Amino acid sequence: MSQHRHPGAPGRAGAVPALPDLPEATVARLPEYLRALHNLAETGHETVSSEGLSSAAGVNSAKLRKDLSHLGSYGTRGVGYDVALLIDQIESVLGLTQCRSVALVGVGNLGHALAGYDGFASRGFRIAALFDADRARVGEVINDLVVRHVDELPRVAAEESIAIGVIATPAPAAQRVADQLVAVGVTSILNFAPCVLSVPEGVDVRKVDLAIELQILSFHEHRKASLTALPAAGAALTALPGGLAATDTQEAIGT
Amino acid sequence: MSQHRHPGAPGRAGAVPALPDLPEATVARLPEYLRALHNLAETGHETVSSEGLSSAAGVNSAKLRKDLSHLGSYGTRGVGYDVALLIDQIESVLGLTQCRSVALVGVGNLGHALAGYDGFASRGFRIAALFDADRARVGEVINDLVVRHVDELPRVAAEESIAIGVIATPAPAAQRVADQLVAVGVTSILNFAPCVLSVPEGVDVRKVDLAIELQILSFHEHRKASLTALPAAGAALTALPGGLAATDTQEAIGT
DNA sequence: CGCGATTTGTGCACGTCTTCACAAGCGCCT
DNA sequence: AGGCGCTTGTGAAGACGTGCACAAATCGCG
Repeated sequence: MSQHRHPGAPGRAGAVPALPDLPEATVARLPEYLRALHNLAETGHETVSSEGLSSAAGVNSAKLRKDLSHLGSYGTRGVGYDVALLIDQIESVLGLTQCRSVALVGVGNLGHALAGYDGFASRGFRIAALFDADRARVGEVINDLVVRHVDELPRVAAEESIAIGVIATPAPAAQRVADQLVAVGVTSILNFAPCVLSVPEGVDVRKVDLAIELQILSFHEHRKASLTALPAAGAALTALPGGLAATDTQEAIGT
Repeated sequence: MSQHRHPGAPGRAGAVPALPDLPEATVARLPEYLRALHNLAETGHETVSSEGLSSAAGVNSAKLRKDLSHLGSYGTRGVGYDVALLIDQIESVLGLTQCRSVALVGVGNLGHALAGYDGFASRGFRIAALFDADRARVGEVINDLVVRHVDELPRVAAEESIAIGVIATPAPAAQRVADQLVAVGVTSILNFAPCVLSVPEGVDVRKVDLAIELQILSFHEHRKASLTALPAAGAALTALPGGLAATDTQEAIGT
């Protein structure tokens, strides 16, 4: 939504890593491909076809090929993609070649879990600092990291060169924390608090709301229940009395 | 993706609650509207304009109006929407009028946090049971709920009428758990494990991968860095030397 | 050396989502 | 009662994403 692009700089990047200006939908799928590729690499596969990789990532094979073609990918026709090469390509595009430092603010229930989540480290992210506004929590050690007061953010950010801020505070505190993060130069924020953040232009915010996901599931559940409950729908089609009820949506994924 | 609709039953639902067959994108936003509406209700607002609600939910006002119009909403021109009425409408559409029971499988780091997350209960979800495959964890009490072994799932599901399953296990165990959930009749699954699940038709799966969100942010961070690093871009535009560097994407939200 | 099997990369058509812009409707004030 | 300002609801256009289907390319084998 609202992608302001520099109108004056069309594609001419010269010898630089080449930023192909990927579609947002493609970017959102690349990490999934990457995960599937790592799995394949661990199981000893040297190459993989678009069919194989797409099914491992849970997408259409044509979509996968188009996604990879956007980053000028190196597949060989008749063979497939070189797994190791593709991993490098995608990691390079996603900027995962350098380890990025993450600051986590809010070590409540969720923050605790995030601080201990090993999925971050394995993808090249390093949780560099933990913060909380509650003095009672300051000093606590989680996963070898000591929780500091959020007022220390400027000082610590200067030392650690924080790239990404994660907000896991209650909703009322989130905007204030976001402002503080922006103030110390953070331009990417992952927000777990159930509220919208207003940030200046140039700052990216992604929101994850666990309750929202459940509510979306609830809707589909509700719809499925109503459909199976209605006995008379398309009278012309109802020939078989048996398993017809469940013939419906196969909704999947969606990040 | 892949929405198979009943071709023979077009909209004629008669006097039933009326399932308007909402666009998926709209469904994904309704919970956000709902949250904003609850905020407004608590601060004493009786009515709200599309402009007010849309900014509180972080979306375009036209988009909001179209979303609400899809569910045949009752706004009054010149005035706005009745907050209480709209809350009822949306909750009804999302199927939140009945409290849905959730089974949570995997009480590791993340599962612990989810079990204690109060955002679920406040949105009408009840965590009805906790499961884990690790015998060492069985018996532990979290938030007044005792952790049971995953083999007990069939028996407990029969008692509690589970509507939604949440998978918070390591990736290798996720598919097995999904199969077990499906076997006991669960048709909606929220998957936190970093892997794709294969489920039979009629079962909805939504995936949340925290690491993926970070990688998407990493991409944008990477792109911003490359842009600002390039000194010569749109030469015509570079008049002010000051804060121009960050003039760029305002990417937001996206669930 | 050529041929066929296989797989990538992509043009094209289609569906979905977004956004603008404006007519229709409602309440309030005079 | 009438007019005026405000807000909703929606038609239409455009952007975006998806998936089919096929040509181009590559490898292996006879």
